[in-house]
Amino acid sequence: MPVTIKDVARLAGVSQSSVCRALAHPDQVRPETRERVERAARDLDYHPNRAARSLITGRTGTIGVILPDLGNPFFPDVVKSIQTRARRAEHAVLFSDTDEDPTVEAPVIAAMARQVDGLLLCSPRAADEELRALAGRKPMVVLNRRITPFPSVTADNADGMRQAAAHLHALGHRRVAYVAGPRASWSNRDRLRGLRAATATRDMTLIEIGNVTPTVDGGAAAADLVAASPATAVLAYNDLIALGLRQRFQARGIDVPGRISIVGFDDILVAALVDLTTVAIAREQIGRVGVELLLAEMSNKADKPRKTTETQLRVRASTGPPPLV
Amino acid sequence: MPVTIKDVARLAGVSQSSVCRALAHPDQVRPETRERVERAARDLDYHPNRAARSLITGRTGTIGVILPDLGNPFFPDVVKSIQTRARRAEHAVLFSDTDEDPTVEAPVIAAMARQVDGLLLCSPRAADEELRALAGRKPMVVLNRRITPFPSVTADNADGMRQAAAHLHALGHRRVAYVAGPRASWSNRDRLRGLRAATATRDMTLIEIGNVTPTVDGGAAAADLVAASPATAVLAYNDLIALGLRQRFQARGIDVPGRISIVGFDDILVAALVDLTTVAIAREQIGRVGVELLLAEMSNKADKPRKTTETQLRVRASTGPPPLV
DNA sequence: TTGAAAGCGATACCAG
DNA sequence: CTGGTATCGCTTTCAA
Repeated sequence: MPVTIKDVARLAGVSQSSVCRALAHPDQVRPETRERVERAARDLDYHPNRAARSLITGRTGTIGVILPDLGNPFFPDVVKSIQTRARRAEHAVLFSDTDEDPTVEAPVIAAMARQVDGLLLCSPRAADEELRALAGRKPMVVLNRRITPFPSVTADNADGMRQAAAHLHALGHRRVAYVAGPRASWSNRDRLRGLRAATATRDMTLIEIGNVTPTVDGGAAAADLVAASPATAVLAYNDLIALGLRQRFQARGIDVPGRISIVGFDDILVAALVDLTTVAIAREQIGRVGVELLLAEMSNKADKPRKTTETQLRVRASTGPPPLV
Repeated sequence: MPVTIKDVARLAGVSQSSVCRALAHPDQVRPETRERVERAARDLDYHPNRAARSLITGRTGTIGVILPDLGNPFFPDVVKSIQTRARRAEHAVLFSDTDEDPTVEAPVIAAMARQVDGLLLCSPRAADEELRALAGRKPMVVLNRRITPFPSVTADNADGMRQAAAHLHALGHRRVAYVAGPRASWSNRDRLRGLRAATATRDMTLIEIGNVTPTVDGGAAAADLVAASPATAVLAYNDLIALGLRQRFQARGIDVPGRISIVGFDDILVAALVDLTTVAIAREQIGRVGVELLLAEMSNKADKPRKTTETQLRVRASTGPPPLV
C-alpha cells in the first residue's frame, strides 16, 4: 500500500491540509512546519497520488502527441524534442500514431483529449471542419499545418521551394517535376503552392506528378512517370519519396544527376548519407516551439491572440558533381 | 462542465450504481435497464472520468515506454508497434527518452511507474542492480536485454552473428573487426559474445574496436582504427555505426567492399537504400510481443513463470558485387 | 435486480 | 498560520 498524505500528516504531527500546503505552497506555512513536513515526506518517500490530484484539479500533467506515422523519419525527431521540452516543464507525453489514416484521426484525438491537458497535432490529415469540431475542449497546437483557430508551428515551405527552385535554375534546369505527397497533407499543398510561384517567376516549366504515399515505395512508383516526362530535375514532397525516385532511377540505369537531378525535402539523416540535395527543416525547433505554444495555451485561461510561428528552411546541397544539363 | 455519471443516472431514471453496473457489468442488470442506461449515455456522450476511476480501481489504462534515443531509427519502429498493439488492448502509451544517459534511467522509470499500469523498458542502459531495485512496484517487461527477474524479449544475437560470420567466411574473409556500441548495452555484449564464438569456431581472427556511440559519428570515429587494422571486413554493433564507417571510408578513398567489407546490424530503412549488408531484426515483433507479455504480467496477479521470448534474425546481404578478398 | 452510502486521496475553502 | 471538512466522479459493498 503506497504512502498517502495521511501517513505524512501523522508522522509530521500536523493535519493533511498543512501537508498539502507545505508541499504545494511552501510560503503559506511556517518554516518550521514546512521543514517537518518535508522531512516526513522524504522519509516515507511520499508522492501524491496523481489520480486523486487530477480528480480535484482537473489537470493530468500530461500532454498528447498525435502524428501520422512514426515510421517516417521526420517524426521521431519532432517527438523527441517534444518529449525533451515537456519533461523540462514536468509534463509526461502520451503518444499515438494514426497510420496516415485521416478517418481515425478525429476519434483518436477525441479519446486522447480526455486524458491530457493539451494536445499537439503533428501534420494532421483530417479535414478542416473535423479538426475545428474538436476545438475548445482542450488546448491544442497544430504542427506543420495552418488552420484557424489553432495556434500552429509551420515551416516556411514557400521559401524552401523558392530556394530549391533557385538552386535548380542556377544549375540550368528549366523543366522540373514535382512529385506530390499525401493529398490530405497541408505541407504538400503549401509546398506545391510555393513551387508553382517560384517556377512561374523564373520561366520554369512545372510538371506535377502524384499524389503518392510519402514513402520510398511511393517515390519508386512515381519514378517512371518522372522519367517519361521532359523534366530534367525533380523535386519530391519529402526525402523518402526522393529516395524512392533515386532507387528506381538507379535500377533503370538512369543517371542521377546526369540525366535527372533530384531534390528532397526534410533533410532526414539518410539524405546526408546518400548525398541527396534537400531542403532542411528544423524539426527539433518545431517540436520545442510547439510545446511552448501549448504550455502558453494551457496556462492562460483568458482568450488571447493565437500565436503562429513559422520556422526557416535552407537548402542543403549535394556535394557531388553538378548535373550536366 | 463534462457529463458525469449522475447526469446519465438522472436521464435514465436510475441510480448511479445502476449506470455503473450497466456499463461495466452489463450482465448484472435487467436488459431493459441496460438499454435505458446505454441510450442515456450515448445521448449525453458520456465518458467516465479516468481520474475518478483510477482513484478507486488503482489502474490507469496506460503503459509506459522508456528508451535510450528515439533518434536511432531502430526505436521508432519498436515504439510504433507497441502503440499499435497497446491501442488494440485499449491502452494509451506514455513515452520517455533517456538520451542514452544511464544515470537518468532509474529516476525516469520510477517517475513513470507512478502513472502507468506497466512499463516496457527498451534496451535499458542502467546497471542490473539499479533495474532490479525498481522491480515489483509495477509490472515491467524488458526489451533487448535479459535480466532477472523481468520477462524479456530479445533477438537471437548470437545466431545473427553466426550467420554474419558464416557469410563473411564464405566470401573468403579471415580477419574481421567488430566495432562495439555502448558499453552499457546488453545487446552489444551479447553480439560480441556471439561473434567471438562464431569466429573462434571458424578460425577467423577477431579484432575488437570501440566502444563508440551507436551513431553515424561513432562509426566515422572508429573508421580509421579499422582501416589501420589487418581486417578485411568489419562488423558493426548497428547500422548507424556501419554507415559512419562507410562514410569515412569513402571520404578516405578506401574501396568498399573492395578493400574492406562492412556488415551492419538492425536493417534500418536506410540500410537497404545504400545497399548495406546487415542482420535484420524483427522490430515490430519485439514491440508487439513485448506488449503482450506486459499485458499478461498486468492481468495475472499470482506470480507465474516469467516468460522470455527470443526473436529470430537473418542476414540481408548487399546486392552489389562481392568483395575481392 | 436495484439503490443508498462509504470510501479512494488530494485539494481548497472556511473558520478559528 | 493551522485544522476540519466538503468535494471531485466513480466503484463497490451492503441491504432491501
